[in-house]
Amino acid sequence: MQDTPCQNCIVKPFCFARALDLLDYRQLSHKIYERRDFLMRAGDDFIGVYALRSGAAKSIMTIEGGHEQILHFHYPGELLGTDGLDNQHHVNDIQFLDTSNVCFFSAVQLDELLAKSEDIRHSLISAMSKEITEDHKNLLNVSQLSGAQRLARFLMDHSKQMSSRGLSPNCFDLVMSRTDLANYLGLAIETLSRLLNRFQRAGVIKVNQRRIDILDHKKLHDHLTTDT
Amino acid sequence: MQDTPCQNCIVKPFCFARALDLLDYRQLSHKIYERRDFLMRAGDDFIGVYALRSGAAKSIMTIEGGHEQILHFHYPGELLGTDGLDNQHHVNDIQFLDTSNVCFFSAVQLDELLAKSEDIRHSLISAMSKEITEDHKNLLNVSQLSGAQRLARFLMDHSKQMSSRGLSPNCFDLVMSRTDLANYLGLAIETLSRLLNRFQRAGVIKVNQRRIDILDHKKLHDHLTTDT
DNA sequence: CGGTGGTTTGATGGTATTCAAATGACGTGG
DNA sequence: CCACGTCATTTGAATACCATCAAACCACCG
Repeated sequence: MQDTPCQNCIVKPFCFARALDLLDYRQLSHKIYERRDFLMRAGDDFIGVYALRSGAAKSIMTIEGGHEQILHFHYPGELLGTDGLDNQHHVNDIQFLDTSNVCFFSAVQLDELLAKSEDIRHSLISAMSKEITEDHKNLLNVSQLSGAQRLARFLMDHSKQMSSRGLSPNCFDLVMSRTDLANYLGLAIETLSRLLNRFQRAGVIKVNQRRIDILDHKKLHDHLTTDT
Repeated sequence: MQDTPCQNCIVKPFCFARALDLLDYRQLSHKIYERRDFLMRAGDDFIGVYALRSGAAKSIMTIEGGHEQILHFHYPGELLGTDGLDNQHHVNDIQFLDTSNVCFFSAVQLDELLAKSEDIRHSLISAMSKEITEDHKNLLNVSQLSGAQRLARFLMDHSKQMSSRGLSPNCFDLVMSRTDLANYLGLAIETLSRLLNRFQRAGVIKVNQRRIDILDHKKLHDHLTTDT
């Protein structure tokens, strides 16, 4: 039986697995969410952070005027809810894209862990620093790259990420809708659709619904550097 | 004499002032930099973090292909160099826009502080969480707002920031060049120039070199919500 | 077998970029 | 103190890219 539910946790950028010998397992709460469920909404009180054990989610920022921006797609091993660490309120929505299993660490537990373990401190700080750098890369992409380049970069990054999760880097199903991906890339859905089509006709990828086959990594990389 | 050099430090989002009773003042090193000097370059080893006491700086990310993106303009009270906390190397350049005074905390000192003080832990984590949220807002701006809206938002934010630093919110000198500002906003310099001109003709602001007078805050806000 | 939501395709227009040249600010040396 | 050179900024005209609007198409589900 699974008294140590985190032992299957995929340790990627951040995982509290190392913390387990500092905490009573039974204090940890786990929960299953379904597609379209929200883990939290902007404005909610911050009560702790969450590790995504399985499934997928997206985080969304909204501003006055109805503009929404998808900030991240989250995959197993990632830490969710850190946006509430600033002033005890969450600023983004987090919504699941698939059935997901999530592990909760209360603010109190987190504080204890941070006090006790230098490893945990470094893990959290390192994870946040890494997120900042990734956000900066995203900004640069959206700000300076053409639509085709943004898509190429997304596909390359995603391919690499799939392989680091032990999955095929050449053939995968996207968890997000076209609308979500377009929003994330800062494009209109129609533009994204046209770009996917263009890449397909160029023999770079094969598209079938949410299934993507990457046929030519070199061509994909060329799209990033030379545009078109 | 100034044996406690941080006592004038403007405590804004983050300041180590509270740490001073945990550290020997004389361990802290201070340094003056001139305009155009670099605090660090991408790839440099991470040796510690810096508090900006006076002056101004910009941080810049570069990717293969020569694309550069200004990520932040930094003002007194801010913590610099946290991009190196992830894997012991800096990923961005930080360059001064003006003569600046900087206070250095070595990685060892920082670790000590984090171990000793819950306040410091929360300050750092909170500051990083806040930066993430601000980066997200920037992404949303660049991704979804028109050029005019981006400029309007920048001017409003800057005005507010000036006032929170105890300076006039209606009349200020920008520390950065047009080129820098355009890059930051994700626009061509020509476009930025035209937008400034347009705002001026609309009676929203008065522009003279780097001096900006905000004549009509309401109109400025309207530009943000209704575009044009 | 309709219906619905999501996706694709087509035609058009607007916004911002690009290229080019003019203008202006500023610092240096004569 | 002014002339000159350099760099930054502005202005103009043409173009490209992407968004928008509109309609068709398709997968999925009851």
